[in-house]
Amino acid sequence: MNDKPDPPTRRHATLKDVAEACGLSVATVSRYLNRSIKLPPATIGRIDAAIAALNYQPNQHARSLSLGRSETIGLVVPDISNPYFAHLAASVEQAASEFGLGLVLCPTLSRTDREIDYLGRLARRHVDGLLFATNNGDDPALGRALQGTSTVVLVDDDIIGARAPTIMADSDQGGFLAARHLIEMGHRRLGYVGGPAGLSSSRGRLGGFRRAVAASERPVTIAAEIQGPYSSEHGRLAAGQILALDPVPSAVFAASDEIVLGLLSVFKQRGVRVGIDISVVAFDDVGPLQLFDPPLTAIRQPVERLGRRAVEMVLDLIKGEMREPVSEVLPVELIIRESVKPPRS
Amino acid sequence: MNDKPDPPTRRHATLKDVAEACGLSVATVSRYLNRSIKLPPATIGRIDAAIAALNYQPNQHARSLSLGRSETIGLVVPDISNPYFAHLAASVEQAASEFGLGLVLCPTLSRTDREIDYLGRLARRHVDGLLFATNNGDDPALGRALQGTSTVVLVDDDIIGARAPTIMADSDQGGFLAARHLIEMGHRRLGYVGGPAGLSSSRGRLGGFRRAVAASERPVTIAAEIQGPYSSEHGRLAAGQILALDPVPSAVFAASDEIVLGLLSVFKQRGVRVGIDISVVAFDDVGPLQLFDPPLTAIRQPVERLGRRAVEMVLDLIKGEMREPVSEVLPVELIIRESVKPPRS
DNA sequence: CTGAAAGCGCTTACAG
DNA sequence: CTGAAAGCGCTTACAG
Repeated sequence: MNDKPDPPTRRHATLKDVAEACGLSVATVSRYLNRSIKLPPATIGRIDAAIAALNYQPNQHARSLSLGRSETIGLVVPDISNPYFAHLAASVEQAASEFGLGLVLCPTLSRTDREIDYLGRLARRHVDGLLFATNNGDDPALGRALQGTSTVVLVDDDIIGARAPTIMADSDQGGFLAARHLIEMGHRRLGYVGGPAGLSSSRGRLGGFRRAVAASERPVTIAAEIQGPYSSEHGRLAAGQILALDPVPSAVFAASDEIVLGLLSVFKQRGVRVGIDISVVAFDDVGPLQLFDPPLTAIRQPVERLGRRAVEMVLDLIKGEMREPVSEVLPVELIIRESVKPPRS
Repeated sequence: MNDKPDPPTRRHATLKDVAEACGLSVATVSRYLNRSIKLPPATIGRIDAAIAALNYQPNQHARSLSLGRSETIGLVVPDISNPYFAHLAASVEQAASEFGLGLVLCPTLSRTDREIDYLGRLARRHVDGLLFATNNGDDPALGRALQGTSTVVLVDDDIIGARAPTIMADSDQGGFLAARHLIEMGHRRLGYVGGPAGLSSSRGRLGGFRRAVAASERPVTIAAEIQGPYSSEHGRLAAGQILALDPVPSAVFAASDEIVLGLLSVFKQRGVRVGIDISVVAFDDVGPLQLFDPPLTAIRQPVERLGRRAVEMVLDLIKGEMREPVSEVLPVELIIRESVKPPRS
């Protein structure tokens, strides 16, 4: 009888332990685990028993080192506490886990240096691919850093100078639907509060907005086009400018949830009643906009589909199945609630 | 002259390449990179130049395998698209990156099997430690799975049967402050809509709530104690039950942001005016509660501090500096806005 | 101070 | 079909 206890310091069973326990070589066990081999049922039973008995867990680092890949992707986002990116992260995670991919989150605080750092992480093979959402798409340094990469897909916005596949919502159509809705409801003097002038998502929303105004049979004017960061602070500032206009526009479009939050907080504090004194259309529609005062009409981004499709695209890239970078655009939707009413007077 | 081009297939420079390029051994370069050596300035210059020229990036998998640790921690959460956990993730990420730790996100959809899976990831040394937030703390299987682990800190809620350090908000105090505020505002008939009966966070909130009621000099009754998941769906169901009461309580406390969202949507659709027909206090205060109709009075959780402290604790654990599992409680705060008014009549 | 060498735990081409 | 062995790219105790 062999009563020698296992050395108590051994923390984790290795493949070697499993192989010894069932009288096989590590090669065979490894092949079995990677399904690249057929074994008699009896052997399978022995291996499974040994794995269970030793509570064997493969060491991912060893595996990744040997394989040269990690079966993990990264999601680069400006700020995970922003509901839009939080929802994007949730949908990406869901899709990634269905494909057996791990996900690591890479929040950048919108700092280009951190964004470039994460590209380095890709180079270091920490991850096999990157889903890249940024608000710095107009920074040439970022575009340059993207040049050398091959498994990056751009999500939600473009980066100038980057030749990478992209997946985004139809910003142009979103801007168009927003303006058309406002015009149909009788508004003739509109305010536009958008994102950064250099961003393609922002340009798209403004372009669509103008397009609907130009297409209107009635004379419609855009009383203000205020661009800035996709932030509530920018929304607050813009609200002040909008309210200082004479006359004040009867309706405003805010190009993101964050912006509309800022807008609303100033309106509220100044006693400007949404839907009565001023109509509002928002963009994104990931927050609880239906619970606001009044429930907010908004252009909804297809966040779920965006995340899933991004994962599929990066997988194609990793597998080398995408020859030329493709660019996909997903439709948006106008959700009518109660923040747009015909103008007074 | 040596004009031989580099083999074009070589994808990444390794430590060996760097060492060769500057006429040193890999050992020396490695030591330099890990700051465990002092080198003459000239040598440092040579190494740095070679690293830059070759664009050398250390391979993390090799490093982790060799070191036996990954300098990465995991954050296990039920749902990253829930603003509470999204904010928690943001604060954890911030703190982790300050300590030079990577963060991987582990969303569980509240499924115990996935939670246990992530514990396995820890065992596989994929991460050095885990920050664990769960709504399944009453599941004995989870408690059992936690037994074998040594570098897990429980965040935001307890797990029965687990002997792990914990960091949470003061739920009891939160429930107490909520009820006391309601009582001070003149309410005598209260509704309580809480989380799962088995969870310590939930029990704490209810306990504090009852304690304030018991401490009241005036007779106060809790007309309903409705427990269920921390979800908006549960909030919607509970709203129906609350409104079916006769008489309807003049005020209700909702033990999470999600629950209050559900409550509000039913109130809105039934024409029950918050602050007029019924007063409301929420819990968490991470969403844009100040923009709701009316702005919501709430107990605010110290999410930032929670995240940071959790990271510090797991680091202590990893470094072996925590002998006995400690348990910390962070204070909450009552944020008075406009959803609590004296009862009518 | 510096380097040659072993070792971390896998995978897989190569040989029997 | 199966195994011995090389290799992935690091770190570090050990020797000079």
